[in-house]
Amino acid sequence: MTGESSLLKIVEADAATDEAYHLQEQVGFILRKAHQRHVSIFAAHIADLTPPQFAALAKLHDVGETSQNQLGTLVAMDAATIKGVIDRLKARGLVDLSRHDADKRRLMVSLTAEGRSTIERLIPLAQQATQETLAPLTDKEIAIFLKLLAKLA
Amino acid sequence: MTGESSLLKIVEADAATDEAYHLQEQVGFILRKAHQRHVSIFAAHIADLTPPQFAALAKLHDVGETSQNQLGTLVAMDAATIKGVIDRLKARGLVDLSRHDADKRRLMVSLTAEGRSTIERLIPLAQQATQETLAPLTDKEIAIFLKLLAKLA
DNA sequence: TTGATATCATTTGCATACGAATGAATTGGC
DNA sequence: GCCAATTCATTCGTATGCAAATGATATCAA
Repeated sequence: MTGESSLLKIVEADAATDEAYHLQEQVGFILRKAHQRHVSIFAAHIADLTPPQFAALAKLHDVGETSQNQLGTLVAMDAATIKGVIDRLKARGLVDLSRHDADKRRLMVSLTAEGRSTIERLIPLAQQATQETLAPLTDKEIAIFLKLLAKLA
Repeated sequence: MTGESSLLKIVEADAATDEAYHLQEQVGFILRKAHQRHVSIFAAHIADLTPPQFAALAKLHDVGETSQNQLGTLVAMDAATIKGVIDRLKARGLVDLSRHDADKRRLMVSLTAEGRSTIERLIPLAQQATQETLAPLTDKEIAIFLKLLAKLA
C-alpha cells in the first residue's frame, strides 16, 4: 500500500508539473493586454496625440533641445521608430528640426511655441489617463505594482 | 512663527502637488518598456514565431478549431489584426482554413499536423521566456505582480 | 417573405516597432 | 594626416494594432 501510495504521489507530481499551458497566465500575454488597455484609455483622454508622440514631446519639454537619436534613447524608441514619430510631430508644427553646428550628422529637435503650449496643456490629461489606468488598484497596490513593474522594464 | 511655519507647509504642499512631470514614472511608459523587454526575450528563445503568432497557435491548440474572429477575441486581437496573423500562419502551413458548413460567413481555423507539433515543441521555450522575463523578481514578488497586473488587463 | 439589423470577414489607411543595410560625418590610433 | 572603427540618421521590409468603411451572410420581426 505504501508502495502504491508513493507511486500515486509521483504520478500526481508529474501531472502537476505537466499541467496544461495557460496562455492567459503568461506575463507576456497579460502585459500586452494591460498595455492595450492603457493605450485605449490614453486615447480617450488625448485624442490627437499617440502615447509615443506624447512621450517624445514630454521628454523634449523636460530636457530641451536634443538630437533625434538621443531623444529616441530617452523615450525607448530605436532610430527608425523615433524618426517616424518626429516626422509626424514636425508635420504638425509641434517641433522644429535643425542640423547641429559642430556635428553635421546630428539632427537637433526642439519644441516650437505651439509644441510647448500643447504639451503643457496635455500633461494634466495624461495624468488623468494614468489615474484611470491604475483605478482598479488601491494606493498601496499601485505603489507595489509600479515598483515591481519598474524592475521588469 | 507658527504662522510662517504653516505658510511654509502650504507652499511645500503646493510644490509637491505641482511637481515636474516625470515620464519615467508613468504606468503607460513603463508598461510599454516592460512589454518591449519581454518581446525581445521571447524572440531570443523563439526566433521564428512572434508572440501574437505563438498566442494564436497556443490558443488554437487549447480550444481546437474555431472561427477566425472568435480566436481573435480569445487572444485579444481585433478582426483586422488576427486576419494578418492567421494569413501568415497559413502561409507557413501551420493552420488550415475552411468555411463553416452552416454559416458561410465564418472562416474556421484549425491546426495542421505541423502546427500541432510546432506549438508543442515551442511551449517549453515560451515558458523559459516567461521565466527570464520574471527573473528580476523573487517568487513572492512574481505572485504579487501577476495578481496586480491581471487586475489592470 | 421581406426589410431592418446584426454578425463575420475583408480592406484601407495610419502609427508604432524593430532588424538589417546604407550613407554621411566624426573620432581614434598610428 | 590617414585609415579604421564608430556614430547618427535614413531607408526598406515585415509585423502588429486599431478605426472606419464595405460586402456577404444570417437573423429577427412585422
